[in-house]
Amino acid sequence: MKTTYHDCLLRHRLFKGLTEEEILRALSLLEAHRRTYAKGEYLHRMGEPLPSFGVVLFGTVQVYSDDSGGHRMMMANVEAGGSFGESLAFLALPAAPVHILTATGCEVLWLHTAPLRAPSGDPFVFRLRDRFTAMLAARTLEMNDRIQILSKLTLREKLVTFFAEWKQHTGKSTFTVPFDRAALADYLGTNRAALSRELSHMQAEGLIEFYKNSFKILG
Amino acid sequence: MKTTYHDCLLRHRLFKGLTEEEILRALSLLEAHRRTYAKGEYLHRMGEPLPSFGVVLFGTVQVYSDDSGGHRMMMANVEAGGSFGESLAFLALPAAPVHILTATGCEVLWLHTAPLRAPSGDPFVFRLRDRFTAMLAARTLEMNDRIQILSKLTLREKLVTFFAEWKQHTGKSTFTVPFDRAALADYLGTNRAALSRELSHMQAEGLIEFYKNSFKILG
DNA sequence: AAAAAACGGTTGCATTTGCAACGAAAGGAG
DNA sequence: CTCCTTTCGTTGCAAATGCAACCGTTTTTT
Repeated sequence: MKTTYHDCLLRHRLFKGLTEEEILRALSLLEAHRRTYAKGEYLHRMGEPLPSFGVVLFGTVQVYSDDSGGHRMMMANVEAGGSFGESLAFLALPAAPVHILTATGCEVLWLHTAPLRAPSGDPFVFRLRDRFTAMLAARTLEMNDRIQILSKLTLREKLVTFFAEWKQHTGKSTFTVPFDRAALADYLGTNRAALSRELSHMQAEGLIEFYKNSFKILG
Repeated sequence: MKTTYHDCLLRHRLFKGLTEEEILRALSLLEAHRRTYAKGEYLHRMGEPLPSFGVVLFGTVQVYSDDSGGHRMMMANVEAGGSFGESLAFLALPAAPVHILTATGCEVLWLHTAPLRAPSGDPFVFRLRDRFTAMLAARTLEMNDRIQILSKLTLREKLVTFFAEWKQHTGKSTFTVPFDRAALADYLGTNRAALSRELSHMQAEGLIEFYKNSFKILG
């Protein structure tokens, strides 16, 4: 359990490459506190302020938004090693526009951003703040990738773009995505049945092979 | 001209509320330099590093991305008072994944991010850095809004969501959007003709009224 | 081990919408 | 003023796809 804890933090952009002492110092500085949640439990409800952001140490957390029509939509699927709510916490919005809840049993490390905003001459604070900013910058680039996919007019184009990005990102032609079919359909902004249909077509055309959530890009 | 210059900066999130002296100090700190561009001129080419980000003082700048199929897509439309390339500049990527070029004659203020990353005890640097980070955080929330729109399965839902966001954002039922029809279709991830068709239907149903780029939400 | 739930592929059908083409209206340039 | 370009609405048609329903398989629960 202690191991999992460290692995996840070491993987996270905010802490990667820091020494053990530095990580402990960062956790203290950001007033870290851990908490365990059951499956389906709410971490946060829409309309309330989000005082800190979370790093998922174990399990899967999902961020949902309710639109004007009352329809619920998944905005993010956060697995162990990922984080959520950084922007909302940093901006200290009085009413966050999302629900956050667990998809499985989870362990979450909550971190405060206020210590990063308070003026300080401490170079370590400066460094952490630099990492935090870089994390937000990287996030906007990821979101750009998704926008690029969602902007495609046909499902085939969306899939081709999605696979091209994964191929480029991992450097391999074979990879396993962290989505089941329904989640992948959500991510691509389409319908699950239509997605299955198109994947089958692409396999029949010899463009890809897949088994469950593992895909192989051919040619 | 001097006036335009100041208005744009005062409107921008990075400088809003600063005194004149503070703004001048910020510009000096970020090694600001202005440049004028003709219509259609490239500010930056894909594959090259982007050493600084830009604030548009006059005109319109557009950010494009070429996908794997060589198809060009607009990622952002930046009017006077807006900015672009913050994330790319801050991360100092060796190869930016976008083209940046002017849609009209433009004046752009280029700002460096390196001074924000260098450790410093200067509280003003800290403050500017705070504003920069807040800007990125706000940007991710804006992008979330767009993702929410693009994820809708039908054009009608996209438009309803789009209008709801504008209504909420401006607090009014009548507003003028900074898109012509083609750009709006791009933004919504649909086809221009289909967009015109759906807008006409919504007007016929008494849901909206519109004239050019001005829309009135009814009921 | 049995029962229940979740997941994924398939298919028929109705709707949506991308596409291409056309024409009218508006705006700019000479 | 006239010509040229841009913008926008309209429409017919074909293609894409959302949707619902069904069933076999896998996974989880009891």
